[in-house]
Amino acid sequence: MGLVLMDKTFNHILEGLKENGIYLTHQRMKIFEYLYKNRNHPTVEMIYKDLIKEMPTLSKTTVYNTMKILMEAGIVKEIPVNSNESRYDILTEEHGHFKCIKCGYIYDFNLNMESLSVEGLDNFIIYDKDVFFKGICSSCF
Amino acid sequence: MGLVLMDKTFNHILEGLKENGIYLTHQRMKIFEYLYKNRNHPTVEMIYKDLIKEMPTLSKTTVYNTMKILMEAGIVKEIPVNSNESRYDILTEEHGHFKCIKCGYIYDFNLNMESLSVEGLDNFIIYDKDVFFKGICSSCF
DNA sequence: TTACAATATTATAATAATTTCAAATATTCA
DNA sequence: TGAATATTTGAAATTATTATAATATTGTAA
Ligand SMILES: [Mn+2]
Ligand SMILES: [Mn+2]
Ligand SMILES: [Zn+2]
Ligand SMILES: [Zn+2]
Repeated sequence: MGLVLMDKTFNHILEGLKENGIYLTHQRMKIFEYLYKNRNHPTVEMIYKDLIKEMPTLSKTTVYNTMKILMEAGIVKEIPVNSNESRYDILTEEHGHFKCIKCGYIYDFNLNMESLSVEGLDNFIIYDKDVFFKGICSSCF
Repeated sequence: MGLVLMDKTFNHILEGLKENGIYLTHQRMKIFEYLYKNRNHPTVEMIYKDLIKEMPTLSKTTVYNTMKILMEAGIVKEIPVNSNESRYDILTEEHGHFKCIKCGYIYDFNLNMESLSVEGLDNFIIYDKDVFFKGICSSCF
């Protein structure tokens, strides 16, 4: 659990999955490849629509199952941007998300989470931190 | 007839809604009262389940519609914590949210958004900022 | 107060995302 | 290879949300 993606290559990650007892099926590798190549915070629908071109028998259920597997393996996370549709992100360095309300695109941006001063969480165990901004991107402005 | 008076702020907000051409129906006032009293980031379901006790003909659609109205009026916002169900928060001072993965409760915590150092958002217009943590709360630890 | 137009509420049906399920298929490993 | 095990698939079920149309309420002006 808890693979670190940052300094690992594509093949190293697949390797790690295998070592964690996760079968490297054709579908899973293709889905992971999609996430690895397209850093666009896709929905299940987006992944499915793209991959069905090469894998005509692909089932949406498999995409859902694989996302779950990859989240459990700690290499993908769901990002809290939509309340009506899940969006996924491959785990890399800490970063924030900005959603443009005009074009809908979800941008990554750099931040230093340590710099944020918070209070009232004494004796709370924090597993995950997310920063999410909304507004209008520079292209749409 | 009518709602029990609570305090100035509560009535001021209702007043403001009326001035903005929003009808103050019995349902809307009760739903707003629920949000005002229970700062628990409720789902539509939670609001509905609670209010149907006093208003047996209440429709879930009305709760949905009212949440939309209140968001448009800028006194309620949807908070990004769930991808499968919307949760709402009455707009107050800036604060962060912490969701306990054991009990599911969503806590408020204080933060200073200005302290967070970000980069890469030049020429982006930011309308809204959210900070969301996940982990185990002090009660569940 | 009453009348009336504007707007809201309701129940129901429709839609959309996700989950569940069981059968078919694929993979592992002896 | 073949049995055991795990995955994929498509269909059905579930859940959250939105659309529709008949009915009811609200705010206002006579
Ligand atoms: Mn990202
Ligand atoms: Mn809050
Ligand atoms: Zn944009
Ligand atoms: Zn807890």
